[in-house]
Amino acid sequence: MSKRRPTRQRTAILTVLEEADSFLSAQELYDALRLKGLSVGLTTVYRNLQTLADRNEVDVVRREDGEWIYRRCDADQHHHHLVCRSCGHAVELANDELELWTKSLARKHRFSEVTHDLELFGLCRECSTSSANQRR
Amino acid sequence: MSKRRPTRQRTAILTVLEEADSFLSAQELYDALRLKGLSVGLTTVYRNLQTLADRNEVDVVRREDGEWIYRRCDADQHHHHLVCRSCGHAVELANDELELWTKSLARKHRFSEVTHDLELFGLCRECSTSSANQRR
DNA sequence: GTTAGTGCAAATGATTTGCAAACAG
DNA sequence: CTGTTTGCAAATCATTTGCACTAAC
Repeated sequence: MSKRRPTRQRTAILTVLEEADSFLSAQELYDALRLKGLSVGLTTVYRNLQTLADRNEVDVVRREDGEWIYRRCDADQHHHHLVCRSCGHAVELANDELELWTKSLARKHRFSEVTHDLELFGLCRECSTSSANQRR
Repeated sequence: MSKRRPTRQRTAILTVLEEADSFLSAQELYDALRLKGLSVGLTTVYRNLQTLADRNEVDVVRREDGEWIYRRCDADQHHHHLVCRSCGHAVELANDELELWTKSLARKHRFSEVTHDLELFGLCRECSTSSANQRR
């Protein structure tokens, strides 16, 4: 594994990720950086997010429209999210039952290497009240 | 709602979908059609799949690599799948508990319009035995 | 100096759209 | 005829890659 060099760009990306408690897509992170006057190349944003994801330093989820969204994360356990499809705000969920259910199905149907992806999307209280704060 | 006209292309698409008991992407369906000598424009394949999906005549799932895959379906109830990531073979799953769990979480976290997507991917017995039959 | 990191421009690849020609009722 | 459907070519759009350049160590 190679060493990581703290560059201006990397620091900026981490800062914005720390501050945002919601999920952000690469493009949204890119925009957020420019707004802060911390412009970083889009390519760099993508590459850093990828690295962070590989190291499990961010949670990665695919939004309903297909875009990947990322969020700072420390928990190293497997877990799921309830994500606001408007503002990206998210709640972490644990569900052991689901894990067990998955395993028993895999056995029953003789499938191996079964992985599961479960993400819940909805509108958080804020967003269902105001129609402002729309992501797009 | 407009009427549907039975065209050569539409019939061919439905035929292949009926015969395949596995999930297929638009591109795979397109290839399958050519192999059968029933060439249909790729655009047409996409448009028909979209229409079928709108009418709930096919199940639509997003594969791990991001491609949408489709399969003929009659059940109109909400359900999930255990899909082989190699050959597309799938098993339908029902899980009322999951539905209930979703609802209770929505209430608890005050989210509205919560939808959930759960798809399990693995390797079916056939595919985990032989390394042939790989989708890609 | 080496090696990791950056960023522009160009490539990718699935999906969508414009539009004129072909077809079903 | 009249509204659908088709299919090519071109457009989209998030993401990736080639490559020359810059910055850590």
